[in-house]
Amino acid sequence: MYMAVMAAEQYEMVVTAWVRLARGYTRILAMVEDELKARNLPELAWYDVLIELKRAHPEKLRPKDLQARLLLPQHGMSRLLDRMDAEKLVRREPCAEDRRGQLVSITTAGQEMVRRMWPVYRNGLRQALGQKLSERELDQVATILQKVERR
Amino acid sequence: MYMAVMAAEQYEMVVTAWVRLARGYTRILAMVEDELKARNLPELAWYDVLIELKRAHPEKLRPKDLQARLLLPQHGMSRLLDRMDAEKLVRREPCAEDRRGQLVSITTAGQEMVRRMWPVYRNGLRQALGQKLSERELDQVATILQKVERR
DNA sequence: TAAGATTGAAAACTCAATCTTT
DNA sequence: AAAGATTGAGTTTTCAATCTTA
Repeated sequence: MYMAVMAAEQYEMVVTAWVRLARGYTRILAMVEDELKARNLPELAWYDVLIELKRAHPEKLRPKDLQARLLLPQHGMSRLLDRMDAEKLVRREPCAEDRRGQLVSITTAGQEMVRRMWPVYRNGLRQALGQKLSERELDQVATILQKVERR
Repeated sequence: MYMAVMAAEQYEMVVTAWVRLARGYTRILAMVEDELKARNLPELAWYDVLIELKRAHPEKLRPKDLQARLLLPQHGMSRLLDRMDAEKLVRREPCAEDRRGQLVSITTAGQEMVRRMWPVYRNGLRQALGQKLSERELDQVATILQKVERR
């Protein structure tokens, strides 16, 4: 328990480290979003939804499962799916077991969209991270962040 | 140059590490935002603006300087300052040297707001990071992310 | 009563256009 | 023509309220 013995003046260090992390994250994702926009591709949230549905396929997912994975509120997911449905990238259908719910699946057009978005995402990561961090350093970040992930 | 020799199948590792980082970041900031909202305090972007102005005080800052530090577009900063001005946390005045521009400064109410927001921010970081990472690990993250920061 | 999901109205964000000064 | 900043119009997000089924 690090913080239990952490002196007050060390908080500044934590803040600094975390803000730096935040800035790095923001900049890289912004770069990817810009690239996507320049190619008339949708935003990253769409990719996140599509990749979850693609991994689940041929299983279907409930909106509440997607919410939990993407950390979106119910109404946010509802409206995101509205837009993606309008573009025919996902399909919604009633759920037989729980008639309050729905089942969402990826369409053929959705799978094609994943294939078009992935190279942009990959290149963003490559440019932002790949040339600056060694394999060992990436490994360290992964390990450390995994600890934060486990609440 | 790590990526130059990085095999195609290793991209997945990079993505995984980065997405994990993104999720950690998102969750922690969301936690802080929720706490702020629960106490009827404004969002973190306001804190970022106020802390920059407070550090600069008694110097004043131009909106373009704030934009650069907060990675906001011109119109975003313009409207953010509109709202903060309406709450009397900042003050805008014409700039004598460059009459296209403005000078922004923090008010007494703004300084008081920083004092009220800081404990919430600090506690969020403490809970999210402090109990999970050792001092050495935090140091590692800081060092590694610094490399990403340098473009 | 609670859970899953949607909706209307208001707030915030985005884009391109605009205005003023350099 | 370019830089600093604001604005109108359209889109997305947010909050609370609502609807349906469990």
